[in-house]
Amino acid sequence: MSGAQATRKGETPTLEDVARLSGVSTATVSRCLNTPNRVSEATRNRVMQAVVDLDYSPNFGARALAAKRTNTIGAIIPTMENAIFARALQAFQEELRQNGVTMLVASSSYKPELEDEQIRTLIARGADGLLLIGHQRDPALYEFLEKQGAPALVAWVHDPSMDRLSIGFDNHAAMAEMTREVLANGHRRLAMISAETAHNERARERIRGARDVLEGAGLDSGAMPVIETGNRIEGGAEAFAQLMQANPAPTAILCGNDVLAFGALAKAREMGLNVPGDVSITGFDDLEIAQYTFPPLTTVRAPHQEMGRKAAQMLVQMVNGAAPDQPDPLKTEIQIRATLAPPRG
Amino acid sequence: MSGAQATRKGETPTLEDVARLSGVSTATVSRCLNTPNRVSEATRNRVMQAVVDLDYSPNFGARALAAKRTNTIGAIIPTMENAIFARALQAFQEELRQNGVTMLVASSSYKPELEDEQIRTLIARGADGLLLIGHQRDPALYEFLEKQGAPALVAWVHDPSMDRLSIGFDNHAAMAEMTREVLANGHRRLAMISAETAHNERARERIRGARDVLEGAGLDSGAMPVIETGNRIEGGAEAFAQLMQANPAPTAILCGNDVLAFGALAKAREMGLNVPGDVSITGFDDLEIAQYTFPPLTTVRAPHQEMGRKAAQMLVQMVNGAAPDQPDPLKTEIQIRATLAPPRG
DNA sequence: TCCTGCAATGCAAGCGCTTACATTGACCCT
DNA sequence: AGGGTCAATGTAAGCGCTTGCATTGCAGGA
Repeated sequence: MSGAQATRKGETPTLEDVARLSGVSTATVSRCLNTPNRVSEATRNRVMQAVVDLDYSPNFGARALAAKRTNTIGAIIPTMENAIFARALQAFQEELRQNGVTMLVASSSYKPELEDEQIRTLIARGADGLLLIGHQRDPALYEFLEKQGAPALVAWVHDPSMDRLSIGFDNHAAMAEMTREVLANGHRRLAMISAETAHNERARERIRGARDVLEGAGLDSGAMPVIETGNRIEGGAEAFAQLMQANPAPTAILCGNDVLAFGALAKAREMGLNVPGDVSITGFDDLEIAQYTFPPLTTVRAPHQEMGRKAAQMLVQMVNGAAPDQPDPLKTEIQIRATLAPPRG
Repeated sequence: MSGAQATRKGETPTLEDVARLSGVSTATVSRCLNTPNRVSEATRNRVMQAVVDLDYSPNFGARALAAKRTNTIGAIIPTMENAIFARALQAFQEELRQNGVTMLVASSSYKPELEDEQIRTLIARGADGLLLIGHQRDPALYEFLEKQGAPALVAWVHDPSMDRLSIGFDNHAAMAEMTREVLANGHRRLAMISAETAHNERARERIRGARDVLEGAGLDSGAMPVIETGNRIEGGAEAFAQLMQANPAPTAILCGNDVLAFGALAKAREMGLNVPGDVSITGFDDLEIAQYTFPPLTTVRAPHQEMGRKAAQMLVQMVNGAAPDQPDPLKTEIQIRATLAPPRG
């Protein structure tokens, strides 16, 4: 407080330096930065010039401490490694950015304990709110978030029976629709490759969607084998090989997502099986790649980007104290391409 | 400061609450949390119990303000949408986490202005250090970072001629090696599909690597057509179609990355061209998918995960004031699979 | 016994910002 | 001219934590 010089050399400038250089109080500088319209234009210009001259950038910690918010929102996704979440995350990030908020990301590798830790870490790091995938987690976590006053939004699901806010689509209905399509093609021996269901309600819902349709059609849903595997191409490939060993082999394989379907497709080719001639394969997600496989993949289009964008908008409202309405479920749509056709004979 | 109660209801507990409950000063509580071995065991236990009882979690802003560091590191990547960066990012995040630091992510969509903004934003958000992709950017940004005292590490490149610290591989050498391999197969009419080079030295280096080898072999490198396109499967597909219109058509297409190669492969099939019979195709990156294309893609394996992990380690050292040595370039390795074979005839 | 050294702890000064409240003064009415 | 209004600005009190320095008390040495 002693020096009269504009800026102490070698240290990053503070609000006070800007104030001194532009001849106003720190309060005015702060207002220029946060509520510019509460400052006269002349003053504002002078201050902004000083900001530029000093290359001033506000201290985050001080700001967070004083304002009690960080303009930061966290997202915890199962993995960054495949495009399933990446696409939504990218949209989420872009939308947040437009609203002046920064994204903190962590991935849980589908492990609940890790997710637990990540949630606490992100909150401790000052996230104003959190984006989570799926409802299912220890209730203590929700209590923790509530206690911290950090709003959380759940994505990737739409389940009207939960009262927690969520943005997503109806996994059950989407897979049911695809299953109906498969049955309409005349298939009766189905099998399914699913992501691991242990902590993953989306995967479970998709399986349930398929089963419900089979039963509705008078088929024995218990007769549909389901193999669970990690969300990797290789997992899909191995599961496919295993499923096709059955005798009689299934004529159609429903995959819980495109990554798995891609593996199945590759394996079919390797096994010399023609798709869809010998066996039909369907996916879920409609990643960019789905149109470029051979043959192009029949799949369910999931509105990832819309979901990411909408999630950002809702979360921004939520951290601002608003309570958005529970949105309508996002629409999924079957993309008919070439891996689904009536069974031979 | 007036209340004598242990905690004011409904508000998140502070260090002071913990201190009061455990009968010590705030300084001691702080030490328990940050330098536990400077506190006697009895005291520490008592304090820790209070922390648990109150479910205390330190205020991030206050901590950052007082300690002048956030234990947060930012990463700015061109895009999250494809697996190229996702894989490295995932490894980066995991390694950071092990070191108790959190990751802030932003993506620039390959746009320098956006990247500029993101860099400033992340720094303003308190990132202690930054991971950047490639050296090329406005020098003013480097000055800015220096002034802010925020170390930056550049990844995805290894260029001994730059003195800035970087962790990566030699893009030029890697593509040169692949090109040699292609020539060794007997190809003489090559073409290339590249990512956009405007702000992307990696892409330029890869092109240069190919050209240098052609010239070294006495071929006219100017005769190798190069099409630049966005990093999307579709871009690769379109570029391929265009390249194959030449007469005579190239017998081998080098792709700047696997995403592009995947598009080329799909297009070849669509055009009824046999790979590698009619035309050879090579990729770069060795994404998981490369082994599952048909035929499996011959590509350059880039050590993404190792790079991400190493980057995290170096950056942690850097924000701790250490100056790690410029590491050796990471090794790339050609993965010979099935899309490269001698040309017909 | 007195002194020294050291481990354990407390005291209190910030860290850089936001914001409630106070102050100033220009402008417009009556 | 006096008074009221309101926009613009200043004053200063924190926000919750870390940390340099001061204090305390006990063990061990002379």
